Amino acid sequence: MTRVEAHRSVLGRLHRLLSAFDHEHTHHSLSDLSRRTGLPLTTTHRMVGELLSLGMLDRTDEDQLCIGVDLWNFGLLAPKTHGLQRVALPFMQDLYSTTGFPIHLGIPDAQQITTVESLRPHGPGHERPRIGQRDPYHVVAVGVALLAFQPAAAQQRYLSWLEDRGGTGPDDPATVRAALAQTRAAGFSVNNNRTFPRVGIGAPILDHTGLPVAAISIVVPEGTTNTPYGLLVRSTARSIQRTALEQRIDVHPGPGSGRTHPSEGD
Amino acid sequence: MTRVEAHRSVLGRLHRLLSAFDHEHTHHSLSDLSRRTGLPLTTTHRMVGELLSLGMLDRTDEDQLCIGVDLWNFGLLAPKTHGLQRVALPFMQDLYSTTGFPIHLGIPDAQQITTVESLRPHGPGHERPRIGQRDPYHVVAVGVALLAFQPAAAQQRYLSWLEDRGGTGPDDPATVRAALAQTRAAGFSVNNNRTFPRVGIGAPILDHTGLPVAAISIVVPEGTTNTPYGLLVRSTARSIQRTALEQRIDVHPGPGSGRTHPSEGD
DNA sequence: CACCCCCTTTCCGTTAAGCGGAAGACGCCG
DNA sequence: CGGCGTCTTCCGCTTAACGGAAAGGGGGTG
Repeated sequence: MTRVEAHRSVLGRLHRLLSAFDHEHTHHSLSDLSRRTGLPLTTTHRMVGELLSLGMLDRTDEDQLCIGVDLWNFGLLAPKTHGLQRVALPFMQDLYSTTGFPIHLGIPDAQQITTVESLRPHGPGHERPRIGQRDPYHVVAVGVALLAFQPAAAQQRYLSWLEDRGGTGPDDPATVRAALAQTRAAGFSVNNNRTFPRVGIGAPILDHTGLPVAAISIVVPEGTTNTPYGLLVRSTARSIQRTALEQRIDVHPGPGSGRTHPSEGD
Repeated sequence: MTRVEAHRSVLGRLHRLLSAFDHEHTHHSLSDLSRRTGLPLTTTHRMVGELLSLGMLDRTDEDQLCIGVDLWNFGLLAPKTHGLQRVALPFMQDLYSTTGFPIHLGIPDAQQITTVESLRPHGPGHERPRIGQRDPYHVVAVGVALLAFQPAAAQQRYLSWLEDRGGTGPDDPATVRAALAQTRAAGFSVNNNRTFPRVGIGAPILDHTGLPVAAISIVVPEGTTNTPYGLLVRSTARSIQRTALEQRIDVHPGPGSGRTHPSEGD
């Protein structure tokens, strides 16, 4: 209707269907979905029916559709996230247990950082970032750490993009450029939280070519002495990096981890 | 070719494509995929191309296909797993930090338990269970805890299924039945690991109708006094349950968590 | 109770979207 | 160089997907 939208293929339609779900809207009714996607009701109905029978969607109590466990299962296999997450999580836990401060893991995605894992205390003021959330590089410590160790060309591209947006204050390209330089010098990034009196401190995780594939950060209260935490984060990032390299994460399937025994029990 | 397989629809084919990936095979070449799925090479080629452009698949260094970050993102929204995981994780971390023993979270799925989250030390002997892994109920402490608090009919159905399999020893229906009774009496399950000298101790998480929707477990060395840990796990499960109910997880979207601020920064 | 509104589900004729065989292009190894 | 295993492109055929129209629910309201 609206406009002759891009993808007219079934898979394109599927993508639109799935994109109708987000963290704020995890459940939809059928006609709801139809409206949000712009797909004809009949089409939505047919596709949803099929997806339900495949287990890719689920329906709750009454007529509320949501993403199914099957999709979750497929998503788990994304090497970019899960492979890394599997390696990084134990180290992040160590860091979290010893310091008690929130720990985040993020990966790059075009001009944004996607938060892949996040350990934090429960309670108000600690809701963000949500796993799966995307933020522009320069807004989060993880992003600055990643960007700072990318090739100059990539950095320039990002700064130009920022320039075009005409950001001011913390969004000003000059400010960001300075932060990048300082990050390279120190080996870790320091980033003020914009709504809470906290500071994010991040360090990159590099692949075998020396390019950053991810970064971790710790969030400490404003006024804390940064350097010790910077070193801590940097050292942890290195441990993760070494372990990932040893297991050849995100490269060829590799022999890492080997066979799984059918039933072991706990 | 082979046989006139079930799903001839595009979505059915998609499902087959995605199902070709698992924890042991996270990467495939194109013709590899074609062979595994039984789909004609041309068809595979076309679909893969489309999925790549949608970001649902990714290609690594050279011609290796794998699940893309997009699918991971969609999968995150599965309320059954992520909603629960979000609530449970902080409590699991507390438990892990204080005890240092592995903590698992699982949800039911027909006759199996799917491990949704798992905190554990790194190092050999702690590789399992993998997130996303499925095990029969009675094999893991999480499963026994779940089964024990399900309606008698469901339990009977499972025991009959076990009977048909003709299991012996720990797989004997009578043994399992006894374990269920004991679990109900104690409020937590105790399950011997089959390959390591360890014991899993689990407790269920109930929904508003009193039915179990998930369970957590802690894995302690054999010879540890079980009861204190049983109480600990049970109490943590209750905390998770209460928090989940307060936030109306897995029911209507609900007002819980409210709006997210566009940029907050860390 | 009868009405209406909104949602879900079914039906069915039309059409173009998806299909897949065949052949071309590339790279690799013997 | 020729054979083999990839990935990619082409194109005519057909079937599977499409979506308008209309029929089944509920569950509120006047």
